[in-house]
Amino acid sequence: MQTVRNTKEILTEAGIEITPARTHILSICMRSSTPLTVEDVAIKVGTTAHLATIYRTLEKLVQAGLLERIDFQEGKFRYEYPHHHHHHAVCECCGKIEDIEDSQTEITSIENRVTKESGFLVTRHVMELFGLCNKCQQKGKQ
Amino acid sequence: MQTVRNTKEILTEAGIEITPARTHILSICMRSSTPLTVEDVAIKVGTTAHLATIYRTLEKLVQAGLLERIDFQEGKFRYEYPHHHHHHAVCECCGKIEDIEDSQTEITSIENRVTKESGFLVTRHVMELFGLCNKCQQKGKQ
DNA sequence: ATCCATGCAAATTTTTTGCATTTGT
DNA sequence: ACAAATGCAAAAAATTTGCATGGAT
Repeated sequence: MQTVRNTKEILTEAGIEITPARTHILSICMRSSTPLTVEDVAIKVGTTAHLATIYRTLEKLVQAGLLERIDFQEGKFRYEYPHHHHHHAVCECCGKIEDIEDSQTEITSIENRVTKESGFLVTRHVMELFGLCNKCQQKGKQ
Repeated sequence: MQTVRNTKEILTEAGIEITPARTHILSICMRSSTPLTVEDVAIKVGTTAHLATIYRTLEKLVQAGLLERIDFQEGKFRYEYPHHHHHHAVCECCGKIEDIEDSQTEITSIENRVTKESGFLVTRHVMELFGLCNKCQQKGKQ
């Protein structure tokens, strides 16, 4: 599949070694429509790679800027390939995760204000929305 | 001190039992200017309360709406008494945490857009900024 | 008196690390 | 060949849980 070919190019461009574990794990993350936990990845990887390797590989890919480590306040991390920068809306009822387009206008406005006020230089931000998805709101009304 | 008196009223208003551990831990969080880790709290609590009790108490206080559990991607949680809703700017160099006033305008604008587009009802949000504080930027220039 | 909170110990979950071996370039 | 990645096992760190006891209303 095309993803696999791409992963090697991507790893090369990022300047890190190409290994089966890396192409495999990167590919898994690239094809997932939701951010994955380490356990999610481990299940998809199967016996191909050891759990410790999965941790080290994910960490390496984050350092290389190929994955983002995000947190939904679950007590563990999730990893996501940033096809494009965006945010998430997490349903606190069913756990569904919806992608939210990044609000350049609003966030940039906030970042600029922070820099102006305290001199803090913002290099990245995290924004997660929590609430109820459409379906769960309907359920509640019954 | 006044905080102690207040904590009892606050616990009563929240409808949960008043206990030494709760007043103590709530008081600690109320007086801290930065969000505390469980370990931070444990150190301040000393031998007064068991570690398991601290976990249970913090969880209880969050459920009661008296504390907020926040996450700076450190692999553990921090707890904060929300004197008022605000955000944080975390320096990735020295770890300093600055408070950022909540940007009602911008965030509300984002939340409204999300609700309009996908019907997701936002009940709360998390936004953390990461980057370099003023001091660390100076260091870098040397 | 009754229900809830706490202490204690133990277990679970998540993540990290040392070291020998294998693999990529 | 040499540096870096992996497997394995073991440990560390963070959090949770069962159960008996103590405390709050």
